[in-house]
Amino acid sequence: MADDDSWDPPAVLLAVDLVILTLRQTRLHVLLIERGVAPYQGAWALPGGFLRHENEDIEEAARRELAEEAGLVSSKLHLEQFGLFGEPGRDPRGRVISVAFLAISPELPEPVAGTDAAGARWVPADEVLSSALPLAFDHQCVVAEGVERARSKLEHTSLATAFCRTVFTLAELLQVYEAVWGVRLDPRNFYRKIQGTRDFVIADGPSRKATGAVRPARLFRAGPGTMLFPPMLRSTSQQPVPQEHREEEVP
Amino acid sequence: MADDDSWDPPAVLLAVDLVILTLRQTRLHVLLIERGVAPYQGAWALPGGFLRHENEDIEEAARRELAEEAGLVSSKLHLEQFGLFGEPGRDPRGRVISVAFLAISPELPEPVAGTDAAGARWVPADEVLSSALPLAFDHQCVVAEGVERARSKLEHTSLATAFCRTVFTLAELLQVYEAVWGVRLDPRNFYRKIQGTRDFVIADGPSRKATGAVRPARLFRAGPGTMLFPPMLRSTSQQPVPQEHREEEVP
DNA sequence: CGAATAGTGTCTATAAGACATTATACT
DNA sequence: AGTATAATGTCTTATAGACACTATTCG
Repeated sequence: MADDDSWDPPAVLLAVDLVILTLRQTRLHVLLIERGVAPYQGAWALPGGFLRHENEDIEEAARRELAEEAGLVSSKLHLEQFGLFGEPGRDPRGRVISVAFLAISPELPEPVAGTDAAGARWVPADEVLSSALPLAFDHQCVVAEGVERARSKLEHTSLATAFCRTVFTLAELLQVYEAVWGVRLDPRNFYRKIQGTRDFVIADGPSRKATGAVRPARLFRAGPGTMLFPPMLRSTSQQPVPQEHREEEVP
Repeated sequence: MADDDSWDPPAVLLAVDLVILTLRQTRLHVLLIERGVAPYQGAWALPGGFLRHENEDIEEAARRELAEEAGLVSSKLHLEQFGLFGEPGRDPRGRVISVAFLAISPELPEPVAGTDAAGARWVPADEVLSSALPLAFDHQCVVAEGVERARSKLEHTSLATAFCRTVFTLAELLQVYEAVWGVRLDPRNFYRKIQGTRDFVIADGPSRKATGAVRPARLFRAGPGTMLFPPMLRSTSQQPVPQEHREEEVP
């Protein structure tokens, strides 16, 4: 903390940026807004915004923006601060310090563009990471750090269940890992690992969901445990996921 | 980022706080400053301060404060942003957002109190974590999060070498883990683990340092690797370090 | 019964935990 | 020689990786 009261420290503007991740068609997507106003008018950017008033709590501001810009009620949503972006030149409007939040969610409906936004849509995360879709400000970096944080947390926390609905199958949980990490995992070893980890998932009724001529999968819900030990490993011998084009979602 | 230009966002004050960790007498210490001015005059707090001018880079500000308040030239120092503390009521001077930095360093000399500081000293980290020494603002939380970050990074990065001087023995490296984690590790398994991890340490000449009637230890320096795989484990069966009172340092 | 996905079991390789022994330098 | 620390080796156990098989549902 500052020791000096006789001098006037410079003021800055405080903003929040939200990296909202979800799975759609087994691919990792991030929510983007098409900016309707300058600066970067017309460019795609993360949802977010300035602090509303001087006494607003930062996480509160993040949840407010989440509701305003993406129409998401964030009560049950995993929301976590993961970084700070405050380079002097990053925003032409002045010295803006941006707190980055990570939100993880099960599959969500198409977003609707809020005020000042020309559009809003889910974009596959790799389109952003590969620079195929350039973003406003330093938001590509923000997305990259957010995704990396999510990847890392998958290793030693039960975050993966936050991508799933309340009840889910182990195959769905497996898809979370494959989509976020971009690798193929052996389902058999995966099942063993999950069920051998105390409090990761708990069985929820015997079965349900017979969608065709297949055996229905057992259902689970998130268990009380939050830390995984030993952690899930992603650094050894998994196959990278083949870059076949998956079919676009039906409109 | 904000979408609204027609309205005036509130301004905040930006500060940096530094959690500077080092090892002294095989115990983890954190650098604290005795505040010489209000608020919290007379209380112990982390070194830190406000941004100097509107265009100062945040990490630059952290390095500047590190030099000003602790007399540390930070060129070669591991310095990492790890958190943000911005609750509305945390600073009586107004809405202050504080960026927390973690600095890791080999054993350092006694600090000298800078301007506006009544004192400066190394304090054992557990004295802070156990609330035996209350700190100003929310600095106890900041220390706790910083220490936890360091503990965590020890697991899967080669951060431990940042606590050591340029050349070090494996026994010294072991002490880093024991001090930061607060556990006892088996030296034999530790040696095996370290030497089996590619690029963690590299041998530096055969030997040296015969400090008595003992076999001198081989010397190493930090290797080029930064990530540890598999990670060092701290969650299984190590003994907690006995809470014997170690002798105070000679004055 | 065939198709398709769900779930279990087995073998092997790797790495961690526990512990005994040898090595080196000094007095 | 005695002492104190350095370093290596061995055995056991836990867990990951690879892979084959059985189970369940529905048409």
